[in-house]
Amino acid sequence: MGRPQAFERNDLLDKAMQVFWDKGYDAASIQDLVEATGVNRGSIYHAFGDKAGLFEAVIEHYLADSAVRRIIATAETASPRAEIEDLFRQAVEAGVTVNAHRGCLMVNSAGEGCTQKVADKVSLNSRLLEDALTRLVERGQGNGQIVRWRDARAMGRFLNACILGMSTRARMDPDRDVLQSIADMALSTLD
Amino acid sequence: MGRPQAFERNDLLDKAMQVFWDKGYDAASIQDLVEATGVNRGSIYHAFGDKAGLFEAVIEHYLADSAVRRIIATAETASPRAEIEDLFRQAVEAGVTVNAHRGCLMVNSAGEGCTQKVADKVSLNSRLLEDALTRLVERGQGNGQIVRWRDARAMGRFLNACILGMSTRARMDPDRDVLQSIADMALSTLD
DNA sequence: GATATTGTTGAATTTACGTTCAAAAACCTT
DNA sequence: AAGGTTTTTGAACGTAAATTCAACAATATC
Repeated sequence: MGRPQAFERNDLLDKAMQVFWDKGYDAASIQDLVEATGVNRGSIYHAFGDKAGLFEAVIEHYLADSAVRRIIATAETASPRAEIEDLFRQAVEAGVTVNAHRGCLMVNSAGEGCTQKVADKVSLNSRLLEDALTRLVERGQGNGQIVRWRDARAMGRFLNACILGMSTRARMDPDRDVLQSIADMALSTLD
Repeated sequence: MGRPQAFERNDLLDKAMQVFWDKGYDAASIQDLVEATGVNRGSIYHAFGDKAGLFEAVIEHYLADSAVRRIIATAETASPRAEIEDLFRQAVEAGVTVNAHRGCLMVNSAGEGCTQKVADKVSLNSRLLEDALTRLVERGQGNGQIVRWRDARAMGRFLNACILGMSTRARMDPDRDVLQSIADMALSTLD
């Protein structure tokens, strides 16, 4: 019972995400968020507590259907080589979409002046991605899709670092060919 | 003529750099900078115009004696393989120094809410590093230190991206072994 | 030593930000 | 329709931030 929410939570999170993504956590003001979402300040505070709470919800919303989450979820079942290659394809794609020059929200938030809770969440996710990549490499080595002589854990760390590097590089200069050649190079270590 | 400056410019920039590095541009307040440098607010404004001006000076100061600058300067003369390996050694070291969890000031500043002028400077430097790495690879391919079948430009881009990735990774979790294994992996593409 | 010039000082100004609040509104239950 | 509950609204609050300023101080020139 009680008065129903006038806004759709996912809509609000989508729009807030754009703001945080464009400006970063600190530089994004409540006023920016109010204008972008069309939701009253008070309502935002009522729903999310404070700015940090909203940001945490945004991060969660972002992760929910991210490529990273899919990788983590399917590490045991997907075709290893194809899955890794697809992740890099998506990293290239993410770098050159219309809203470029923004990198990956996760990577951007990794060290910025945001909540410890967010930093932990980002760290955790990065570790999970690394684990998933490691597992995929192991499985790929098992079925012959990936060269056997390299250490799987080292490969997982390396591939993760490449994704991070591509994201940062894309943020400075979102050029498809550049990102593609970096991805190809990283993937060539699988052979 | 006129009254001489009571502070040493380089001292101020060193101390201000620590603040920006720790907190990021937005979160670093003038008060923080005043306390860290011991220089009066008015004097700072007199010398640097505003916060953005100070930050630009800090970035310039940081770049002046950075490993990146050395690479750029010596790309034509240094031993290619050794120089590249040294850069990665330094990237590992930078990631795990006592003041860890801070990444690279350049990389951190790449997309944060700072001046366009700073963003451009960072972009330019990244491109110069990429060019220098590319040139080193070319020279290394020439003298047999680096495998010939890979494209030098692609290698330059790739190595640059690896450095960026290592910096970001170090910011989340400054672990020497992890960084070292990433560096080894990246360097193994030279063989 | 007077004057011009530049640097310093610490308080004052102004602006913008995150957050709160009391009143009103919309829904549910009985 | 009355009471209870949750959300909305728009203004207001308090604070912290960046920046400015007028008076004062230290040097160089003549």
